[in-house]
Amino acid sequence: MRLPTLRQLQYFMAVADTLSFSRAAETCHITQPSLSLALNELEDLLGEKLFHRGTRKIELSEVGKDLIPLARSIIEQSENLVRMATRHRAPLTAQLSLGIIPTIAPYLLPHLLPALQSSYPSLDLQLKEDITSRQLDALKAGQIDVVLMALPFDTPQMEQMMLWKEPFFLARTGDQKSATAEVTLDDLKNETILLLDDGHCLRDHILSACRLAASSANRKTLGATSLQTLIQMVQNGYGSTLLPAMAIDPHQMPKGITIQRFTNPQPTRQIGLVWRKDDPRVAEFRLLGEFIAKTRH
Amino acid sequence: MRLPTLRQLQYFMAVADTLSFSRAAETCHITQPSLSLALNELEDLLGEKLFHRGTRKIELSEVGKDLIPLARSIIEQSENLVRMATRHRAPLTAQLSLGIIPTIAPYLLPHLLPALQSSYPSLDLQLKEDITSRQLDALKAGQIDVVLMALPFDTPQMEQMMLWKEPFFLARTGDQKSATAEVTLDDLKNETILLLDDGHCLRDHILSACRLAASSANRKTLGATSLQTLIQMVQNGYGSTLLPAMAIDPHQMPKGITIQRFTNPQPTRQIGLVWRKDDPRVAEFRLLGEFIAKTRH
DNA sequence: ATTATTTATAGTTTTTACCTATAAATGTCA
DNA sequence: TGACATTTATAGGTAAAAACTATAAATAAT
Repeated sequence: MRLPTLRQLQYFMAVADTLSFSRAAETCHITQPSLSLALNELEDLLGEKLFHRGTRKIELSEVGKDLIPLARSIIEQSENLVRMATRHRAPLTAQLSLGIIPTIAPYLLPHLLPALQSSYPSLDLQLKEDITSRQLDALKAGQIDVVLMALPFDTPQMEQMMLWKEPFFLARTGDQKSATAEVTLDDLKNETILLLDDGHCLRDHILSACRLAASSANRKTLGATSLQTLIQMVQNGYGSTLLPAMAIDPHQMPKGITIQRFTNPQPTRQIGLVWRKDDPRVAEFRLLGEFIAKTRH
Repeated sequence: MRLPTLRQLQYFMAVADTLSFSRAAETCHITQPSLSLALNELEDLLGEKLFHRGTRKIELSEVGKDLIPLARSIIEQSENLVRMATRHRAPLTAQLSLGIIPTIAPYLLPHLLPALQSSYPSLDLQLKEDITSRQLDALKAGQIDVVLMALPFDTPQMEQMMLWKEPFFLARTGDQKSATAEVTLDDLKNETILLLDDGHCLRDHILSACRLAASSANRKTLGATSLQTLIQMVQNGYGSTLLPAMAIDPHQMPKGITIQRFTNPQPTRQIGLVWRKDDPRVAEFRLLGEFIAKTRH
């Protein structure tokens, strides 16, 4: 039996996704005529049209709708076959692309990268810093392999590995008076709480950890996309904020800021590693997770 | 991510099956150097050797063993994708290859083929007559689509459709004395029962239907591979045999043979259609089954 | 009618896949 | 041990497939 090529199936998927030959050709890095020809060949092979072509709009035929899920699954499994081949090598010695969210990256990477480099010198790590939702999109599309992010977060078709839990601290304007000063969640009612831009999960985690309404009067969303900026806003008296433990360096506390511990139950966020459920490199990912947890300081 | 081609996976499977590059090349209808190159490319892509090559013997590497099942499944699913495309067409209008066992074919086909031709004129039917075990091998290998055979029979990974049950009759030497003469299974103890060659399921079905031991003294296995030959043996006085109902034409009874009905419970065999569980054309196969059952006379 | 947008077709070039011929490796047998 | 048989690897050439550029054709929007 004559089989289609995987490339044809990829083109088929791309057109189904974009509903346009030209745009599909772009995402496949070929020209539109090439893609047109390839798809015609596939349709000839199957003996059925996969798309109804109007000059200005394309839509999936019945047969096309029927075949798309299987085509997807065949491509995914082929990708997994390639990934599987690395499974018998020593773990963490090949390519690996890791996504990290911006509220973790600057605090963890300075410790993590040298440690990884010395323990796994032949690991070829590719880093990508972005907000959680875009990391998960990239993960699903197979553009990255694992994401280091804050949980809980709904991650369909992904496997989560919880690494550790870390408390939030309250950061207020003013110099540190007493290292032992504690504060309760109720005290926040009288504070202006500064938050990161929408899209940053830290924002949501702080809101839910403190049971604050997203629209309550005493919180301010900033254009700030980094915690560093946020801290400077606090220093300059614009309000207070909650900082995750890893963002606080006890040896180098910034001037003009008071850090206060919360009384129990402390608000916390969890740090975890996430990967595709069907990725065959689970063992390698777990090892990475353990390594990150071990070397986080 | 760079993917292997389906062709490379097929070559990989062929070598894993034959454990020889040369023989694999033959089954793939290419030359050995081409296959060698293709496999080297695949190994380069995966970054792992799939086989340990001695000059005189080849064996799967650990990675190879690991990847073979997935490679198989990817190829199978690709085949199913092609089959699936026919599902939206009018059923029984495309190619279909049907296996039939020798104890059914000559009695059923004369009725079936003209009927199929007139009801489904554009059906392109490919027939293959062979014994059950080889039909099932061909079915599993995807060389044929459905098999019309006698049940019960263990058919792993296949779906069975029971069509009808038919009784066996006793065929004895001598002219027909009375059309209503009946016989019991116990009467067989005094008969020499002639059987078809080993491999024919009719043989096993008769033995089990009559609860005869395969090695009992009063049965004879003949080199005969067709029921016609067997009937002639009976005519010439070599013994008796059991004939399935479809082998008996009441209008044209051969000379020198007595056909006798068994008393209840009659020994019977079942006729059924069998196909691969994962074949997407179930609906089409069921339709064919119903058609065969309807037009069996 | 003119323009812009999109897919299809034609002709050319590049890449891939395959073939033949032959080398290299090694087990077999005189 | 040396000649032979068997099997995979390599080299070089050829044919087929897949890509590109240029352009046509169709039609929706202006």
